[in-house]
Amino acid sequence: MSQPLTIGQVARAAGVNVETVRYYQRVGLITEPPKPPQGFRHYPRETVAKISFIKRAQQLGFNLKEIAELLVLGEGHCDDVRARAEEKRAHVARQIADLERLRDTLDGLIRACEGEHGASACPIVETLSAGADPA
Amino acid sequence: MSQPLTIGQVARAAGVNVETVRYYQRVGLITEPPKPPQGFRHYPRETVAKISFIKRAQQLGFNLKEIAELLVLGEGHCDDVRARAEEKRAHVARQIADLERLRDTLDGLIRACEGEHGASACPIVETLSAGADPA
DNA sequence: CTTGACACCGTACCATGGTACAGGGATTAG
DNA sequence: CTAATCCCTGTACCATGGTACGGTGTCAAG
Repeated sequence: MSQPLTIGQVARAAGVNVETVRYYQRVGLITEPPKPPQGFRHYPRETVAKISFIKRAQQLGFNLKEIAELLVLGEGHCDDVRARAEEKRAHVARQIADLERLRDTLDGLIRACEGEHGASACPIVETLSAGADPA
Repeated sequence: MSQPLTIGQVARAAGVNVETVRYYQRVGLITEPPKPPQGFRHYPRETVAKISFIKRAQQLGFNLKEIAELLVLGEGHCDDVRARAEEKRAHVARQIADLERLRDTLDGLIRACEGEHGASACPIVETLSAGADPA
């Protein structure tokens, strides 16, 4: 039931491109099995799980470098993994705050533009051109 | 009072690198003045304003391609500029919603990890490894 | 008139996360 | 047996927003 897979089967099972699997090998996220003298490389089922892990971690906003660290940490200390998650959470919270400020700034500009400004130049362009940091 | 500037003076005035000014010329965001037979190129003061515009628009989350469009639109129709700003606002709002979901997911994982889970594997690693889309 | 600081020009390189392609070898279905 | 479909390997390329570098020209001050 746990026969090894070819790279193409791994890729299909994980829902990624073969090229992506090779890329992950290149950057050291997954190990490339040795090439047998006969035929194609044999990939263990765990490779599929590992790629799925990578994809899910990407959805959580981790980049590949961070994921590589998670993969190492995950074999050992739960505390370290949690610490990374907390760092990431803080980072995400900062991003949200930044984007909310950005959204509010855009709101202000849009409202100014909708209001009365006669034949004069667009307030958005004015604001961006003139000075006074919009953010 | 409005003598032309050299590229280095433009760069310092706009708070960017000389290389960045050249880069903006390469990608067509600003025009390169003709090279006089004698001496260095003369940059009008407007170039500084344009680079400042670019930098401020970047802070609003526009990329250089979008900024190039804004620069063209800004010379004409206010409605078009406002439409871009509204698109951008919607995009930012989507980003915020995504990040909030991400933050909540991370919260859940961190809390699970802080709770009781004996000597068993880390819930974060488990969740990422096992399946069930965390998001 | 020499020296240091800038300008100019082309090109290459950085990170990020892959994608694409060329030119083979292996395998499997008909 | 042959053809289609994989695999393998290396290399180049994509977007994004610049940065770095080497060699040469120009200018201003001492």
